[in-house]
Amino acid sequence: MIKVDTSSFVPIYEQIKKEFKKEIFRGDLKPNDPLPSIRDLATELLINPNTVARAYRELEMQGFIYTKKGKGCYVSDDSTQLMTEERKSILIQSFDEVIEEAKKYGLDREEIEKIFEERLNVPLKIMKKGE
Amino acid sequence: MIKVDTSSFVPIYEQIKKEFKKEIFRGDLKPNDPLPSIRDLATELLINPNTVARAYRELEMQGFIYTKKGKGCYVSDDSTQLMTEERKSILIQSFDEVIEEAKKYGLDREEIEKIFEERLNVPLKIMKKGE
DNA sequence: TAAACTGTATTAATTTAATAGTACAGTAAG
DNA sequence: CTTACTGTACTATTAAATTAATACAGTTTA
Repeated sequence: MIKVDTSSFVPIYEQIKKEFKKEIFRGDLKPNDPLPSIRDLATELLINPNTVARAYRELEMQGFIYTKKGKGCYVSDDSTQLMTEERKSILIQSFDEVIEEAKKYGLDREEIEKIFEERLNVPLKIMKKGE
Repeated sequence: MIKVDTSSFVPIYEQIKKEFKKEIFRGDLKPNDPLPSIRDLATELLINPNTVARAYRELEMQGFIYTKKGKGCYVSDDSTQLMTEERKSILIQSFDEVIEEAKKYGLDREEIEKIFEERLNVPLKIMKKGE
């Protein structure tokens, strides 16, 4: 289930794009699976349909989904391949950012490893299917 | 040297605040050290003085710096203590976010460790429970 | 005192994300 | 055909970050 954080600096449409890319990569969304309708998702997230429409429009421009006018939006056939290429760069960038941040705070490699292992061993929020 | 990313979704004044907090924690800025003048920093970063002024204003409200009108802004005496309290929560949050993101992409614990080591560019011996 | 710095304050304009409302066109089922 | 869905398009508006241009007050130095 898609979630957005309205208090984040990251625009909602960007959060929606990212959430669907994750679902596609995980396989929760497979090629030709339908996405929730723009109006349904907007209602569910308590946001404006225009915001969802923008996310879908940009996902289509990037090739992850395709649209059947009057029917809905669907995961494209080559979405998985696109994700394989994109995932690594996304994750690498995220990891690099946090490592860079830790270094800027004056931590050395060992301290960074220590805090990372510490956080990795903390059970995060358990996400169940369909949540 | 302070850097900002104008293409980031994070507001510039927030980036400036974070950069100075890092410098304070690292010790590059010590209590009673002067910060660059609002106009100087704005010129250097090619941004508006108002944006720098907002960052300084909020840093002062948080107690990290103090202001001498007509003279400049300076690192406060208890800034280091404030940072010690704040640093850990900031870093923990960053690490938790990237770990959660990786999990959402379907990576398990070992895969996350692998990519983290790779980015940290340091061989890391993985100790498993009971080993 | 005058000049050149400091931070502060204020008002206006711009940009972008997001909301709100409406209308239009394609699809499917009654 | 009618109804109820789909996505699309467009205009207007709000909110927030940012820019821009002043003006004011305190400090320092020549």
